[in-house]
Amino acid sequence: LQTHNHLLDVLVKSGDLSSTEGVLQAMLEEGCVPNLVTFNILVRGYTKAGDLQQATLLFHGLKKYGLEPDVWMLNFMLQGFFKQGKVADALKLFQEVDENLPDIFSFNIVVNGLCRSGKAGQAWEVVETMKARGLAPDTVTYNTLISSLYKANRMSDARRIFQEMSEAGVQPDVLTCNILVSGACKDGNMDEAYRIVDAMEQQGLSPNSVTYNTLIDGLCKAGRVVEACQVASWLSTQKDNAVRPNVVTYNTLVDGLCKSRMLVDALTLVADMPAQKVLPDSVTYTALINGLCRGGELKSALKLLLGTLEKGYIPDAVTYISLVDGLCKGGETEGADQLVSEMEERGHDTGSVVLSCLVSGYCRSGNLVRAAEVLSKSVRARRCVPSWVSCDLVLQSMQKARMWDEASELLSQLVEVGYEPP
RNA sequence: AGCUUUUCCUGCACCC
Repeated sequence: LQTHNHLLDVLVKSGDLSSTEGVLQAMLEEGCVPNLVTFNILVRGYTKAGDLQQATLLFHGLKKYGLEPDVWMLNFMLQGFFKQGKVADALKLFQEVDENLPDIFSFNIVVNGLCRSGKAGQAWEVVETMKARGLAPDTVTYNTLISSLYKANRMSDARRIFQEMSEAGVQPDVLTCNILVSGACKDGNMDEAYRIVDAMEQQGLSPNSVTYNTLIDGLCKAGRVVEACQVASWLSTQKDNAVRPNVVTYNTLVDGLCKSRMLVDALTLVADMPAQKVLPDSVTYTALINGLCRGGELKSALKLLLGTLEKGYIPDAVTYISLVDGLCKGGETEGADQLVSEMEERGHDTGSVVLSCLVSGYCRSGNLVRAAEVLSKSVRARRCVPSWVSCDLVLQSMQKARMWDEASELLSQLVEVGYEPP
């Protein structure tokens, strides 16, 4: 049984759900009765793949095997719902189950899910519930809450909760400190960020690469790119692999250099990556492509993408979008159109982001007919719901150009998909 | 009993 469970876990972790059915069959044929762990592994697999229907079926189908869902399965389901943005489903399940079932993990998942979907108020209610049930918020709970407050720019609230955490005797860990560092950076307080890193070292909470990457990103965003590079080169003198520069470190610097218009340095840095045994990934390429486009080097950006394709690299949607946007902004709307077709051929979703790039590109170049065409084509194909902002843009541009008939025709199409004119 | 679950860092349009 353990062997089979382990096998299933490996399959699920490698994303190979289709093979799990065979393993399950084999188990049954061998007279090996699946237990809760078996089903938990499967449910986790389905939730990770976004197939919540299948997961729900398993969840409710357990009774056939004389089993009841346990906390583990509840937690997988909750996490799955939240990851898919199905907050209501998650909450429904959470309220349905026996009051004694949820554990600290369940609560932390719910708190995190609510925070991430912008429902901070409800998250706090859940924290109160957990306290009422005798479960004290732990380090993970506080890390979640503090991080979400910082992300919402609620700096003083974040500091207050950190204070509360200390008063409650809950020990901060490295993650807590990393969150505090990123908060200080976001607040523009780099001195404080440095102080926290120093304090970590003194308290035996060794900063890791996330800590330093956060600091480096903060420096870049504060316009202190040179200093950021200095921190990174100091890191590369370290023996400890836990702090040596990794791909995120490089990506952070590449983006920082690009945004500070230090394109040559960015390109040099990327060229040096393989020698440092760190390989560029799609984030690296996207940052560079954006930098090149903003610097008016459309040709080089396009070349870069083609070069990665030749190396067998498969660009992700964000990389494509960046180039599409760059081409649009540079007036190369035909090239952008072509690239979008290529994205489609490669099976990428060309969603509302691509659409708004194209639409604003065409509006900018005065080709309103084409802008409306692209917009209505994708609405009719129900490919995606366009962002209302780009709808406003086209309609307003059309009105300015006195294209009343075209505007009203487009408007009626957009209204059907839920658009409300301003 | 054991095996499976939660929180931290980097890239994209429009809006701000």
